[in-house]
Amino acid sequence: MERRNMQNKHILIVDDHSLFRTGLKMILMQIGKARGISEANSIKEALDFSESGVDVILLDIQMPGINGIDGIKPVRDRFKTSPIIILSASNDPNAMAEAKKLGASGYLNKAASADEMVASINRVLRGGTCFSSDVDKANPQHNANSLSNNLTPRQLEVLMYLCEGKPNKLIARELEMSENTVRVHVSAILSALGASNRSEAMLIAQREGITV
Amino acid sequence: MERRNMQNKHILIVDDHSLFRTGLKMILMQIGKARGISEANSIKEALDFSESGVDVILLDIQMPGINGIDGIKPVRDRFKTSPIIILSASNDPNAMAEAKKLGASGYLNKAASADEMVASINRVLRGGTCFSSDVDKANPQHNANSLSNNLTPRQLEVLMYLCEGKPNKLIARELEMSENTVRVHVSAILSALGASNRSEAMLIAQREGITV
DNA sequence: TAGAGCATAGTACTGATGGACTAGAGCGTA
DNA sequence: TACGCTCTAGTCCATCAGTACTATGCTCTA
Repeated sequence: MERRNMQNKHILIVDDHSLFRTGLKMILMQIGKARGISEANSIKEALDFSESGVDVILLDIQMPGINGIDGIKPVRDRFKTSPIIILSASNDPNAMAEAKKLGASGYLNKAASADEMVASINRVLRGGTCFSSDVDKANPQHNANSLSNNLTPRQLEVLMYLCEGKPNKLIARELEMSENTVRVHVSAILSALGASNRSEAMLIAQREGITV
Repeated sequence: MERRNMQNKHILIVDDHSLFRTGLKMILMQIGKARGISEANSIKEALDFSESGVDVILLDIQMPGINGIDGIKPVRDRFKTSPIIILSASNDPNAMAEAKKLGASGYLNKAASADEMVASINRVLRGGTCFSSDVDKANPQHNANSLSNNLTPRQLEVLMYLCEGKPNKLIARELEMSENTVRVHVSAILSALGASNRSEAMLIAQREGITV
């Protein structure tokens, strides 16, 4: 287990659950031997920290008031040089890809072990990244034959909007296609997910971590 | 801070997130001075432990494959004498009441602090309970003027089923009322939550922690 | 007792949703 | 090139969802 990298580093944990923050802090201090930990219970609070004092950021993307992945951008803008590792309860490959695109250095599932967490931070601190394949290794039971594999790219896009509670008409407008086409996609989504209506599809997507 | 009670006790943590389990374990061992910790990543795995070795159970009710609160029953049946404390990411008073009814000794929000966690376990080990008012104290920003206060008991019941993705017809059957009455309740729910359709209502209910 | 609030349930209507088709355009591959 | 897949878009139809009323019975309170 590589631990040297974290030893002189200061880590910022952004998560709305105090218990999780405290637990993670203890893991990072004791197993990872981090120099120091700062805690923020929201994106807003995270932005109050000075860039210079933070070496790496652990960012939960399931927090109230933030549309999942959207929380990355402001943090990325504020801490231009510090690598960001996304913490998520899901293994959605789309969210992962999105996180990567937005400049995150890693995407770690909360079901990962403490050792994996420490290893990932160290890898990122060495300038590496920690995505997909690593996450797959961490969670072989997920993702294997994920339902999201059954969905085409366009269907996933429609599913995103559907999961925001939007009606077909709005989805059509936002994706610039006819309402009919949206219907075709929604139908395909329902049958792919085994849902009998869009609300059930939302639930399944949430449960399977297809969308955040 | 009362800590004596936990010191000779063995605690079973049931949560699907390894990171959270490990963090909580460290909190309970170091701050709470617990004698020992067992971990289970599912209800199923929890049932493998022997009743005699477990003094208190911390049970996450947001785990895949289990319909929230329903996970309590099998654990309750298996560990007849050990108190159960529910861990939840939401402060839904209904879920809390339901948990109490199903025999849980406490309901703690994950946003609670480590000290509150330890104090709650000790209180429960002394034969007490830890519900609502304690949780409110732990999370004053929630619950204060919660949207769920705008909903009547019957509306909350309908909302529960609605949040499971069920159509009006099924809700009517399950709650033994006419489909028309369901519609009346759903309409009231939508306007109370400021939602424009049931999918949006689901999202708002989830976000506000009205249902689990 | 009168009124407020809730739960129930009905009618009537509009719009949204979902299924079952057909069909053409574009793209990559055997 | 031919096939398969995806995306697009259309029609038709049945059902579902949501709104706007009216109305009755119940309970609690002023």
